[in-house]
Amino acid sequence: MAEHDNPQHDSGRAPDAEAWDFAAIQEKWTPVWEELDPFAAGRPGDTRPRKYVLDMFPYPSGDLHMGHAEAFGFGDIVARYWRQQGFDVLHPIGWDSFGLPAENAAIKRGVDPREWTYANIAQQKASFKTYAPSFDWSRELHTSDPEYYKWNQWLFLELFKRGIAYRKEGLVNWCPNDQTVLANEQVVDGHCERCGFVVEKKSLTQWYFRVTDYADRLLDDLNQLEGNWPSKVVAMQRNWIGRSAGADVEFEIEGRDARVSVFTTRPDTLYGATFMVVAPDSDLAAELVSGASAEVRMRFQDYLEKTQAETEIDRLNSERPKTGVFLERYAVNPVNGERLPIWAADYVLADYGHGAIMAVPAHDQRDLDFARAFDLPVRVVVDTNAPVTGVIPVIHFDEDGEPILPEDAGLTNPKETGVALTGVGRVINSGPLDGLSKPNAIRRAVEHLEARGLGRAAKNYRLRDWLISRQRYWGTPIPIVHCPDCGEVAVPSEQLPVRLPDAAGLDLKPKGTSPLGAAEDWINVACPQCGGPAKRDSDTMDTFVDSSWYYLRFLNANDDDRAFDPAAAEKWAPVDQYVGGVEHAILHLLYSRFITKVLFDAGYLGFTEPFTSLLNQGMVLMDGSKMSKSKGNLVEFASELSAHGTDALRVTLAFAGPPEDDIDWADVSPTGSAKFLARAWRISGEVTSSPDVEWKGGDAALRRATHRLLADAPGLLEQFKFNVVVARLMELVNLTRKTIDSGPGAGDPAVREASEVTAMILNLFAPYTAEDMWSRLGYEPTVALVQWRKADPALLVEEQVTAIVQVNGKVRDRLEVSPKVSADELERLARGSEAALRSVGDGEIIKVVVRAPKLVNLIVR
RNA sequence: GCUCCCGUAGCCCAAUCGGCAGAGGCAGGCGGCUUAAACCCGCCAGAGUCUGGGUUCGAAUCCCAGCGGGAGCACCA
Repeated sequence: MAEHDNPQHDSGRAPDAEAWDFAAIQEKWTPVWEELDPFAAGRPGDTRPRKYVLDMFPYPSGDLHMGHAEAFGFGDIVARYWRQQGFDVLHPIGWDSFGLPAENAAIKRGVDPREWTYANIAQQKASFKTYAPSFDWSRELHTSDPEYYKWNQWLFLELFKRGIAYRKEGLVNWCPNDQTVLANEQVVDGHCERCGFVVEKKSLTQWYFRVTDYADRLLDDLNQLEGNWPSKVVAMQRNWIGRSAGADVEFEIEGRDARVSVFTTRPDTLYGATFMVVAPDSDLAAELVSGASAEVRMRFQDYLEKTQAETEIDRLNSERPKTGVFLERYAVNPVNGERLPIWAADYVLADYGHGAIMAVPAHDQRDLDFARAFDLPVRVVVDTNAPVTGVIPVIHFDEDGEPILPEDAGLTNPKETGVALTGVGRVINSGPLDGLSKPNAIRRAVEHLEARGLGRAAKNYRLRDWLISRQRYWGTPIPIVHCPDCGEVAVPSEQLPVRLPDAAGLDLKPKGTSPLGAAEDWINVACPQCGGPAKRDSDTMDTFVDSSWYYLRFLNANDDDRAFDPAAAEKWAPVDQYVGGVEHAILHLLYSRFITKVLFDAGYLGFTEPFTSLLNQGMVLMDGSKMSKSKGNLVEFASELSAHGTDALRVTLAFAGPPEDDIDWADVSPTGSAKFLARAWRISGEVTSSPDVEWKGGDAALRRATHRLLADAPGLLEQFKFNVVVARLMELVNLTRKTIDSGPGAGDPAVREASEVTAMILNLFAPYTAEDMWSRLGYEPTVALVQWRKADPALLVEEQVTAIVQVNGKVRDRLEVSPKVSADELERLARGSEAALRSVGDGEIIKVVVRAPKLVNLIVR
């Protein structure tokens, strides 16, 4: 009997010699893998097909935390999987090592930001290595190395050459704490994304990338990504770009030669315009008010100052009452010649559209709120009660422009109710547009305007150009020299990189201008064009520039001659699988997509989207909320690692649920994972058959289970259902245990086969345990390079399947049938089922639904 | 306010095409092992799928409405 062959299990307990000791196993295999170096990609002569699996590279904060463990765990599962599927997998790692935290730490503790950063990297790298990610370390890069940022500067100059990088003065987001500007994308609810301070507005001359030129492509190419990116991220990007279609309409201004354009999405309501609003901080407002009375000019000046003092927060509060100043000027409605008073109000933004709008208070809530606040006329021009087809009611107006509503129309008067009529309906009281539906009226209105040269169809975007200047030290210097005679001059490529001056002797404390400006030796330079005295640009680049193209640098991370090799890009890029947090859904991903399109246009790349497929991992929570020191619910990765080991943590994170879901650490059980790994591992030591055993005679049920898993796992893994694969592995291990204890025993070939397959698949989740199992089963390392076993189709077919017999949709009987049973035969069997017939009773079978070999449904009346 | 996602056992989660609601784990109960406990081994129990309609021979799955939770956007004309 099996128990007697293996006296260790007589008592049902594992003796100490057979204990799964994760620490010993980790120690044993780490140096072996180091020696074997199995994860280097792109070896010369390798003809395997390629995959590029990339994790978003980390900012080197010093230590790994649970979020890293999760994200890099998922990326590693994918990388290891494709390797076992026969691909040459590129899975690199690097460091997003420029940025504010280094500088702030440096200020606080007086250490050099460079030293601080590189010490962190060394520490974090060591943590990484114990986590057994299958990285190709030979391609490791640091964005703060001159060898990297040289090419960041090259990229900047490529954009500069093409007019995509440009300098302009404008109102920018200013963080008073970090003392630097922020991109729109870095302002969250009016607060600095990084430090949480309330963001202010400031007028500065800054460098921008013309991402708005790419708005249409960034939007339209999202269609390519649909299905392979989380729909949430695609939606967020669409939202952020915020394209809206409408028309530009030109209004004459009394006492002014040039007309004023406004953008509207509702040209169908042009006849309902009763006033015009301009942004107080626009040039237009300043010009228009200059012709007004002294009193109005003063009130305007007052209002303008208040507007500019407002923080983004105040402005975001849509609840607050509408304010504004009448400018004593009038516009002329191009469709009916009516005089429209012009107001300045802060609910109109200077940098969207033309900074001016036509107000249609009856059909726009904001305009209505304003009209009610200042008692301006409201004119209904869309009957939102009218059916899309049918009779068209005509509404008449009294001498004040108030609608005289027919009693039975049921239309409410927006001026009274305060509710704008924004629904669809029929255009009324609009001359030639009367009776048209919204889309037809829009089309007709645009045609009329175009015919008379007073307007045209137009699009607008929420997206703004990307502000990339930062007034801080620890970043890539902008490779531009400002010459009093030649203006902005690009640093010649042979002078790149423009190296950061030493931090020693520089005051890094934020003071609103870049610390680099104080580096006298560095800032003063001869103009590359005329040789005269000139100054370097003292700002550094937003670190999102660094990360916008780093995926290309990995292809030839050590190449001194170019940023990246187009031939290598042809071979490896775009990235097949990108893995990272949803916090980058807009920022990094949008910028990276943008830069990729620029490089495509410049002829360097043959593709326009950098990341073919995207997986966002969820967050790791504790007791339902984000972990943080202040909440006292921090789960330290390092202590979990020493308590449970790498493998148990990796399994726990993979098994917790779908990868994109948040994981609450209170709901999961690393001890449970460890127990499972120990079970799997023990079995590998109990196997008594030798590696060359014939599988054929093995236990049929266990073999079928093994091969079903081999057949199902690839599909599950490719859908990122890691949790299901782990569950299926647990199932297989349980069945193997049962086969050993109460079946044919540990010597059965099926037990060896199951254990080998367990080790092979476990390589994805628990590389140390898998390697040790592989060794115990009599093989050489490394299991990481073992190719995926093909499921034997003969073992997948069942001899008998269970067909269910339903009566009116309710299960009444089960039949054991051949999987190849014909529909007729199955129906005959079902009609003979006693249980079914009992349920049919006196009823008449009026219909039979047969889905061989799974079910028969008898419909009885 | 607008848009999107999600509601399955005490808890975390499964369930190819619409076809027997349960794969797995945690917690729980019982038994074995143990002087005892932990570990380990075995067994057991537990929901009719948020609510209400609809489509269908048949709905956790599709459609509509509501409730609950989460996320994103938000004075963008």
